[in-house]
Amino acid sequence: MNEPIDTFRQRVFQIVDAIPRGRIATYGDVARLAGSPRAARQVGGILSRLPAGSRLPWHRVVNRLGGISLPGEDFIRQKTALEAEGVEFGPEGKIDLSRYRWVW
DNA sequence: TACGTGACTTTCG
DNA sequence: TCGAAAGCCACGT
Repeated sequence: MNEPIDTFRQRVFQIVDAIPRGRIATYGDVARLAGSPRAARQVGGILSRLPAGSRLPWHRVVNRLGGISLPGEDFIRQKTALEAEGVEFGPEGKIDLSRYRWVW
């Protein structure tokens, strides 16, 4: 009955959900783990369409510079959530990837 | 049903 | 070293 739908989106959900607390991953990492190294843009698009209450740690996904691509309030929200997990931001609002990156 | 858009990354010139 | 374009998949109109 519950056939595991191996769509790209389902894999993204599983991967993001597997990111440990206090760690981060880049869009490219998630895309690559999902099976499409070039689909980083879609990862962002999928996360932007996340249903409210999905309980997915989307805030642990950042761009390859360790920065947040979100504008305005969502930027604050993501940054606050990460800081609450012990992730420190640099002077330019970027995360030290070599320190917090979940996968290499 | 088809086309356009989008939280990005990588490669080529 | 810098700039531009392609690739990827799902969703909205």
